[in-house]
Amino acid sequence: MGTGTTRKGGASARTVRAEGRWTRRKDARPAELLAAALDLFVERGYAGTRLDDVASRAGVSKGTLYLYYSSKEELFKAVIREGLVPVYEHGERMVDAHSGSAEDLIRNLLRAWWEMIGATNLGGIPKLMIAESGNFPEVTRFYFDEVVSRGRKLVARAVRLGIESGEFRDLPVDQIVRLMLAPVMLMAVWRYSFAFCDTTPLDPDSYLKLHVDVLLNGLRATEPALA
Amino acid sequence: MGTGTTRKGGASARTVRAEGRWTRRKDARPAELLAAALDLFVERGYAGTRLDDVASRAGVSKGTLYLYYSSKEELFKAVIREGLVPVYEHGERMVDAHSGSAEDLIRNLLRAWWEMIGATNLGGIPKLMIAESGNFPEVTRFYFDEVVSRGRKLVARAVRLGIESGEFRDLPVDQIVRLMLAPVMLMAVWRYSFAFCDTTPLDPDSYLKLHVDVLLNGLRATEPALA
Amino acid sequence: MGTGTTRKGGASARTVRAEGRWTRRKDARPAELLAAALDLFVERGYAGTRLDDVASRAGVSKGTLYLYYSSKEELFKAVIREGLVPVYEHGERMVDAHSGSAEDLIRNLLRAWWEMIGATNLGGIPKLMIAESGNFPEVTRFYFDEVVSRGRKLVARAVRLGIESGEFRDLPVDQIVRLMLAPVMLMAVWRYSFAFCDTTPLDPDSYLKLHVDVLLNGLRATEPALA
Amino acid sequence: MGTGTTRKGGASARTVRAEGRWTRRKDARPAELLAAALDLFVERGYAGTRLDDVASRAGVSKGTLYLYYSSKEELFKAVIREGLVPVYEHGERMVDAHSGSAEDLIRNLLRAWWEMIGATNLGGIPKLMIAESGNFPEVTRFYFDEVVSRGRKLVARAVRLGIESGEFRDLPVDQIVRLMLAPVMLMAVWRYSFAFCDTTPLDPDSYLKLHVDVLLNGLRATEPALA
DNA sequence: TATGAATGAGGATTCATTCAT
DNA sequence: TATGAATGAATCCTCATTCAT
Repeated sequence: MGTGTTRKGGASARTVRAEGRWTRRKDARPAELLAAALDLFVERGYAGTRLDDVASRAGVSKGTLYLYYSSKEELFKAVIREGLVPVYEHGERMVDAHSGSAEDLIRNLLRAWWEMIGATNLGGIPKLMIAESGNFPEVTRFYFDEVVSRGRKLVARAVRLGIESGEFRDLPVDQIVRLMLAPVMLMAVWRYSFAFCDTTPLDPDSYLKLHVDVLLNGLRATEPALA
Repeated sequence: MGTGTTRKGGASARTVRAEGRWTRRKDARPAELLAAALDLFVERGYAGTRLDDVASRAGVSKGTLYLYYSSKEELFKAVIREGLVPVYEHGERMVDAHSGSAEDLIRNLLRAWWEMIGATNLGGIPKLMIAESGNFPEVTRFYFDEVVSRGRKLVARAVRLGIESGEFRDLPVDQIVRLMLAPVMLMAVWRYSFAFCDTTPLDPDSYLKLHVDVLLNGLRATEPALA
Repeated sequence: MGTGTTRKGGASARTVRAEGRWTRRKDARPAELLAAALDLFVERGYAGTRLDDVASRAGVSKGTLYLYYSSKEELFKAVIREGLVPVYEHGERMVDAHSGSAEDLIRNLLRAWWEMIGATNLGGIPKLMIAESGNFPEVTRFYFDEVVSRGRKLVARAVRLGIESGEFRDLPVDQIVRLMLAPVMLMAVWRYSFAFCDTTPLDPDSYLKLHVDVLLNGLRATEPALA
Repeated sequence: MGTGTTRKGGASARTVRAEGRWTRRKDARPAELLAAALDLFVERGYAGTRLDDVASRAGVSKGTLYLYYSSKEELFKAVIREGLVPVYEHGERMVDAHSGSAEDLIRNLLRAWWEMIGATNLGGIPKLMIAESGNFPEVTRFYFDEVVSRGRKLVARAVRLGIESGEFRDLPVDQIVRLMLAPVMLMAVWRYSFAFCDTTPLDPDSYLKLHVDVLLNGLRATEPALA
C-alpha cells in the first residue's frame, strides 16, 4: 500500500540508486507499520491484536517490528502519538488564518475534521483511545492534552468569536463546544463499532449539515420569541 | 466476602418462595458476578480482564464462575444481555404512557436515560460495547438490535410526535434522533475513558439542560428567519 | 522421587485422609521443584535451562512452576537461598559444641562439609553460583554473605583456636582459611565440570585426608627449622 | 579501538610477508574479536553473551563476526583453544630448562602461572570452562586434555623431582599436584565471581607465598618428629 | 455447590544467523 | 571485506479452562 504510492512520487525515485533499496524501505517502514497497527488495534483492540498479524499485514516478519518499536506498548504509543497531532496542528493554522463569520468557521472546522479524520482511518483513533484508556493512563493523558484539549480550544475560539460578534447567544462556551463535537466524534466512533449492524446508515455530509444547521440555529442570538 | 452478609438478608425470601435454602443464594450469585464482571470489563476491556479478578471481586473462587457461566465469552454476553435491556423496557412503557408535549417527553427521556444508565455503572456498557464490537459481532448485533435500535425508536416516536403536532420543523427523523442521543451517550462514554484527565469536568445536569434547550430551540418550527 | 520417600514416613501418612492428596502434594512441590531446578541449573547453567525441562523433571507442567515461583529468576534465587544456608547453620552448631584439639575440629569440619555438601548434589551450588555471579549480583552477594562468609568464619574460629593453643604457628588467619577450603571447594566444583573427562579420578576420602595431613603438618608450630 | 595502534606495528610485518595490505589487519581481527568474546563470555556466560555485544566491543558490526567464525559456538571454541594452550607450551619449556631444587621450580611455576594467567584476563578461562562444561562436552574435553592435563603433568614432574631428590616425602603425586594447584586456580576463578563482594580481599603475592611455604613445609621429608 | 491446584495453548520478546548491498 | 536490515526459531510467561476433592 504505502510502498506503491510512495514509489509514484518519481522525484525521489530518481535518486534510488544513490539511496539503495533498503534505504527507501527503511524510511518507509515506520509509516507502514503504524498504518497496519492502527487498523488492527482499532479492529481488535490492543490485547486482541497479535504482533504477528501487524507484521504480516505490513509485509514484514515479526522480528522486524522490533527493529522499529521496542515493544507492543511502544508501538501502541506511537500509533497514538503520530496519529492525530499533525492534523490538529493543521487545524490550528486554519483558525489562525480565518476571517469571516464564526458560523463559517465552525462549518469549515467540522467539515475539515470529518474529511481529514472521521472519513479516513485516523477516525479509528478516538475509538481505540476510548477502548484502551483504562489500560494506558499515560497515553490517555497525552492524547487528552494533545488532541482533545487542543480540539476543544480550537472550537472554543470559534464559539467565542461568534458570541463576541453577536452571532450567538452568550452561553457557557465549554458546554457548547462539547455539543458541537459530540455528534461528529460519535459518528467516527460509530464507523468502527456499530456501523456494520446499521441497516439505515447515515449520509455523513447531510448529517453534518443538519447538525450544524440545527445547532447554529439553536445558538442564534436573533431569537427574541424564544427567550 | 460479601457472601456471608448477603445470606442474612435472604431469610424472608426463603420462606416466601418456600424453596431450598440455597435458592436465594443461587439467584444472587449471577447478579454479583455480573456486577463484578461489568466493572472490570469496562475498566480493562474484555481481554484485559482476568476471570480470577472477576471472581475475587465478587468474593468467590475462580471455579465458581464456571458453575454459572460456561466460558468467559458467555459471561461477557450475559453482561451485555442483562445490562440495558430491562431499562429500555422501562423506557418503552414511559413513552406509551406519555401525554403532553413532545418537548416534555424528550426532556424526560433524556433525563431518565442519564439517571438510570449514564449516571450509574450501566453507563459503562456503551463504552464496553464500542470497544469490543470488533471481537464479538454477534453480541454487537444483539446489542444493536435490543438496545440501540430500541432506543432510537423510542426517541423517534417522540420526535415524530413533535413534528406531527407542529412543535418541530419537518426534518429527517433518524438524523434528529442521533443528534439528540449523541451528547448524552458520549458523556457516558467519557465517564469511563477521559474523565480522569479532564480538569474542567462537566456538570451533567446543566449540560443536559443546555443540550435540550439548544437542540429544541434549533428544531422549533416558529423560525421564519431560517427558511 | 521426593514423593515416594516422603510417603514412607508413615507417621504423616496416617493423617492422609484428613489432609487430602493435594495437600500432601502441595507441601512437597516446592522441594521437588527446587531439586529439579538445581540439577538442571548446575548441568546447563541458568540461561541454558528451560523451565519446561525443570517442570517435566519434577513431573509437573510448565504452568505449575508459576504457582510456586513467579519467574525463572525467583526460582533461581530460591535454589540458592534454600540450598546451603541450613547446612551452614548446622556447621555453626558443630563448632559451638566442639571441645578438643583444633586439629580434630578442622578434620571434622572439612569432612562434614564434604559429606553434607560436596558429596551430595548440593555440591553443585558453588559451581552454579560461580557460573552465574556475573548475571545475578544480588544473589551473589546474598550467597557470599550467607554462605561463603559464614563458612570462612566457621573455619577461622577453628584456626584461631589452634593458634591460641599453640598447635599452629601464628600465620594470617584469613589466608590459612582459604588454603584450607580451596581443595575441598574445588573438588566439589570439579564433580560438576571436569570429572567426566578425568580418567584418573580422585578418591575423595584419601584426598581429603592427605590435604588435612599436609596442611596441618605445614602449619604445625613445632618447626624450629622454618622460623 | 586498539586497532589503529596495532596496525602501526604491522609495518614491518607487511614487507616481510609480502602480502596484501589487509593481511596484517586480517590477522589482527581475530585477536580483537577473541579478546572481546573472552571478556563477555567470562562476565555473562556463553548464553548470556550476545554476539551484538561482542561485535560492538570489538568495534565491528555483527556481520563481520561471521567472516571469521561461522557460528557462536565456533567463536567460543576458538576462545578456549587459542587462550591457554600457548601459555602452557611456554610452561613446558620452563620445566625442560630447569636445573636446581624442586622447591624453586614449584615456586617459579606457580608464580609464572599466576603472572601469565591468573593475573591477566586469561584467568577468566577456567571460570568460563567450569561454567560451560555441561553444555560443551567436546570443548571441555579439549580443554581438559590440552590444558588441565598438561598443567598437571608439568607440576607432577616437579613433584617427582623433589621426591626423587629426597626433598619431599613420598606421597601420592597426583593428589599432591591437585593440592598445589587448587588455591591458585580458585583464586583466579574468584576474581571473576565473588571478588566484587569480598571486603577483605587477598593480596595474591603474599597468599601465593604462604601457600607455597605451608605446602612445601608440609611435604618436607626432614620431619622426623611429626611422623 | 464451592474450591483451587493443575494444565497447556497462545503470544510477546530475544537473538543467532543470513544476505543484499 | 564490511555492513546492518530482515528473519524466525526458541523460550518465558499468562490465563482460560478443567477436575479431583
